[in-house]
Amino acid sequence: MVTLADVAQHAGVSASTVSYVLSGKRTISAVTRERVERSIAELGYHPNAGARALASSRSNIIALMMPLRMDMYVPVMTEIAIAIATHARSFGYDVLMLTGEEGPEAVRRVVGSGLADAMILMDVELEDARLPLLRQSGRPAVLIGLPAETTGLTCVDLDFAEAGALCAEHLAGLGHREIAVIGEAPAVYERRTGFAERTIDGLRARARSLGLRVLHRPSEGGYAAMAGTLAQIFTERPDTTGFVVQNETAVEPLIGLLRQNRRAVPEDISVVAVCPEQVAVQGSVRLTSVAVPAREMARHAVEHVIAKIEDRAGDQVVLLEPELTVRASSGPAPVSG
Amino acid sequence: MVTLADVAQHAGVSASTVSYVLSGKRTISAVTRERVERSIAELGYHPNAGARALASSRSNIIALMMPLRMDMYVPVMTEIAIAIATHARSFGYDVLMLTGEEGPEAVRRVVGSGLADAMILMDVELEDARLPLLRQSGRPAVLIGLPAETTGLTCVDLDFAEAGALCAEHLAGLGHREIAVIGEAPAVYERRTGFAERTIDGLRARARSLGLRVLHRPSEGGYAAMAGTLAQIFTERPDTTGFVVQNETAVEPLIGLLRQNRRAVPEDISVVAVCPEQVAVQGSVRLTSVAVPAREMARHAVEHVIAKIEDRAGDQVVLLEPELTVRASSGPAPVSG
DNA sequence: CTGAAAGCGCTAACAG
DNA sequence: CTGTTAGCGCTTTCAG
Repeated sequence: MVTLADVAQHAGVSASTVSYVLSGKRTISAVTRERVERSIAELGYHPNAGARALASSRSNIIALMMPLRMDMYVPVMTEIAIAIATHARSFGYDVLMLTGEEGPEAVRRVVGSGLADAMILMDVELEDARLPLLRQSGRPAVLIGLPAETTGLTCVDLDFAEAGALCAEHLAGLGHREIAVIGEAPAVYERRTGFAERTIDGLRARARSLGLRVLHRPSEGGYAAMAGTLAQIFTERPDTTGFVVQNETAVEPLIGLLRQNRRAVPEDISVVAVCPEQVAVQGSVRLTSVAVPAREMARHAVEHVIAKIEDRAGDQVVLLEPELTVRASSGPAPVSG
Repeated sequence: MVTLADVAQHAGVSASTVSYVLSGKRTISAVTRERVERSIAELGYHPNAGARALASSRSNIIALMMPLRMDMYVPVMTEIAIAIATHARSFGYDVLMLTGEEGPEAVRRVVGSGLADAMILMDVELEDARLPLLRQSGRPAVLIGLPAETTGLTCVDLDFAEAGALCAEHLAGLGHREIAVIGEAPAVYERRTGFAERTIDGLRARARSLGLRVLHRPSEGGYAAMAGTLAQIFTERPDTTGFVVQNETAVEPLIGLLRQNRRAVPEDISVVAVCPEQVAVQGSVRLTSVAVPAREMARHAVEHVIAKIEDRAGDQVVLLEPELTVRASSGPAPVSG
């Protein structure tokens, strides 16, 4: 293994000089710098991560805590995770992947050991068990999601209330008057991750001011469950002409079942989805949708957490502005009668 | 920050004793051990990762290199990654997530810096650019996938040839004589990840000995592309009664299109998929399938890589036995005529 | 603009 | 069964 001392010797300078060439924390003459850099290249030197961490008490690692239940939202979560890792690298940070498995204890372990300089938590619940430990640790952290109490925390999330509102607005603008919302599985509401509630709350508020009638039905995904939900909706509200879906696994079944029921999309029924771009685009119909901006969430999370590590930022709540993209699944409400 | 020295002092023992209590590398009297453990708990001590890595030249971190193109196979890859992280933790290892973005250079960086004790590479291509660096580094590594040249490497993968063979066998056993294979997108074959070729090779070989006629068509996923592929297949081979699909994004479109074409599954047409369990189970028809055993691959990868770190194992190629699960998409070939 | 030297917190001989 | 001690490779004062 080639060490900093080896490089120093090879270059005919002191160890500290090499260190400073690497960190750029003090001015080095061009000649010296070049000599050192040549030696580094020739010897194939790589600074030892452990030694560096010990001496500087900085690991240059960000811990990323994945959701507890990896059964849902896999694509978005994956996209966010990858984007976080990629973006973090561009700032010189690596990302350590923690699974939900280990539970809140992971926070203590990672933070206590100095393994990571900071944490990013995904899939935050309203009363998340990890938060007390986090606050108490005083370590830099960013949450993706919005817990009940955000004081002392930095959070990044989509403004789901506004996302819901946009859906209502779009359908209202097309002349729809009766709309049905197909929500996440009941389990999601029970877990209290918050985003599902925020969506329907925002949607309802805007719907009210626009004079829309709204029926909300949480639903499991898959064809069988959706068939039931759909039948129920049309029995209860036969004049429903607009659907809003917020459930990745319900999207394609919904479209398929409408087709089976001889309801043309978008001629008879308009559908708006709140889902990842990919899901909206790859199905049998290109869906009008509000996307979950995974990359942008990742970007904000990384940049804020690094700002915190470097003591350049305090706590704040960042709600990303949703955007509705019109595609082939929504159109003017059919002329009633 | 509370250090090992603090614990030692608090417990009235030497630093090394505390260290040995932690590592279990020498016998400690029950009294001493207890006193030390109490002190650790009372002070809330956590060993410093950097110091540990420096002194022991072991980081207890495994680097996991994700695929270059995260556009495909997202669910399987994610499942494998999560399973690797979870399983690694149970052996006291953390997992560092490297994206494909950084390229082969990441191998050099991680290995050179001692950041990780070993690497696991996902989505290995036949002539993978990371392999030369890996071999030359001499660091413990496990590949998920099978490159062209495996000497000096440990590889874990599904036996895709046998998976293909099982599909042929299953359809032949049901009396099918003409089968069509819908493969991955042409790009996948061009990338030379190998698994797609191995599947079709294995399938063809078995088909030959069973007297099956096979038509192989790589295809993009999605409805539009599949509609074209399907039309072509039925034009070329109108008597096709069995389908094998190896393309996550083509599965649901295939089923939907067959239904649209008034071909009943499984009465007229049988479909066998090579895909993740989840995809096989959650669509509109429960598919007979050969699953990609993500968990098991993760388990093998982790256990082998740790065995290598601890110098308890050499190189080897592990091909997991595929299993075909019969579900609702396959049945006896229709009586011809 | 550069060196010398003192640790960072832990592990692992070596010594008893 | 336990203690003493010499580093691991780097960063960062302090000194010039």
